[in-house]
Amino acid sequence: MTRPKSPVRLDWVDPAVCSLDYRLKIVGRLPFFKHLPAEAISKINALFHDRDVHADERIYHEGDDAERLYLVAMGKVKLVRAAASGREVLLDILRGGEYFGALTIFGGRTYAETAIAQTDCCILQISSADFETILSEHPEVARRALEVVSQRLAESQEVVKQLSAYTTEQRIAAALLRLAGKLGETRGEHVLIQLLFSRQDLAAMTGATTETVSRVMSRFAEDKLIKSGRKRVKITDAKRLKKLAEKGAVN
Amino acid sequence: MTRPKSPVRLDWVDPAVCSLDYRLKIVGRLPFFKHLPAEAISKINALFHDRDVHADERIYHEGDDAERLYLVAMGKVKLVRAAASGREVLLDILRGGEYFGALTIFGGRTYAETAIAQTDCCILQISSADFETILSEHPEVARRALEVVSQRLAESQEVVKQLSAYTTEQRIAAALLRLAGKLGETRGEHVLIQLLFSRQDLAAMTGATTETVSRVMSRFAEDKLIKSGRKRVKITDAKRLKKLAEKGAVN
DNA sequence: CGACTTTTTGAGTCTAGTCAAAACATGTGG
DNA sequence: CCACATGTTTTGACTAGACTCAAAAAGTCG
Repeated sequence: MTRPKSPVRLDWVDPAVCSLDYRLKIVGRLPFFKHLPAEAISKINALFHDRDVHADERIYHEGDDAERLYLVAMGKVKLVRAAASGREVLLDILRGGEYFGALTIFGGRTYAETAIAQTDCCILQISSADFETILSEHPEVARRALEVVSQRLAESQEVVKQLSAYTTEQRIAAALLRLAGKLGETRGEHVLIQLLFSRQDLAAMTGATTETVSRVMSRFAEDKLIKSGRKRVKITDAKRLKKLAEKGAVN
Repeated sequence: MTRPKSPVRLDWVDPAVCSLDYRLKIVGRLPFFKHLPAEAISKINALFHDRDVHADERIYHEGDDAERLYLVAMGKVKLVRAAASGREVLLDILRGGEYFGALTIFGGRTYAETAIAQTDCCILQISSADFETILSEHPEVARRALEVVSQRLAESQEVVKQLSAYTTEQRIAAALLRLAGKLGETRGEHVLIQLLFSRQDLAAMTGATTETVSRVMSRFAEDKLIKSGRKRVKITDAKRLKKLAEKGAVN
């Protein structure tokens, strides 16, 4: 079994520090707001409250009244839905700058998913009412939000396609590539995924079991597509992995 | 085998007629615009072009340049994505009043899915540029759109959950209930789904094969949950079907 | 070093897929 | 109105991929 002797250093995990100055900077860089003048941003900034959450802490639970919109300032947040069977489905992993929570305010009145901190993180929260005020004062924000949500919808539909039409092996390969695209850090030829995530998490992303994920990943490692250890993965041959994800075979 | 002798009359299928007056009425009732004053609506109406499409005609193809936004005026439109394997995944079936096409303009520059007329229909189309004009002049429209897209995202995520965590039987039951909710017509105790759709379509919605769908539906019919014939389905016991969809068993 | 969690491996089972063919429905033109 | 051509649905036999349960192995941390 190919296993790296020296685990990749993981001290790059974002510290959950969120000073006031820093916050202003972060809000100003958010996709929703970055086009706005500095003055507007500082006014908007005042409407947000920051909050540190520890890894594994639950931010809100599906079914709770959807009263706030959240933005990830630092760290990673995962969105999950629980199935009746007890199985947990991992819908998305968000990094700094992404929103979650009550954009559904308008439509649904409760959260449709559960948000959990995947790492220690700092999040910004705002009441639905205050966010509506921002939308009224800065109509462009709604348009940016529209882009972001549309994008996310397209991604979700891609996952639907994957789950409907591809083998577990392909889905796992695709999930690794997706994570690498979003959270990957290039290291020479390789791409290290900057996130601590277990076989369990990957199983919840791909609709498979931990055992199957483990078996498939061992196979990937044998084929020199990835190197992996406890809670971390490095992609060593993205090209062939991609081919496998799409065509179902390495050749 | 329980099979209805007299197939349900299907002459209720919308005629693809779309007069000018009628169009104004339709545009004014669309979720995007219905809150606007009559004057604004008539101006907006002028920016749309109507187009009749026949059943099975392709409106646009995934990968084409995303240059237009569409609204369904009459009839039903289905959105599909093709997998590399040749398998086709049915993402959604849209009815009158729903949008499709380039809300993704901003993000992606090509359509992520293929749109096909499921029945004869009349659709309204507008260029991205013109729609942007509307957004600028009527900022509320962006907010309505935000609701609509968020809602659709939540639904897509629900499908992801289904595909990840439920059996084919449960997914088929859920798909039938979803269709009934959206396109169903109550007939006494029963709900008739007002749409011609094959086992094939249902398979493409649930990530199953036509054969499996057929077997499962035969079982449903035996258990007196549904009655079905060629391209049509009537739900005769929604309550038990729902229980089955959620818990995996009728009891 | 233990205690704990995560990952791996193994053996047996079952769900849903594949391939092939029959049954059925629907519409057409003779 | 019947016989045929076409598309849809059903059924059957077989297979394989992924799940389950159980237990061992490997990391991690105090």
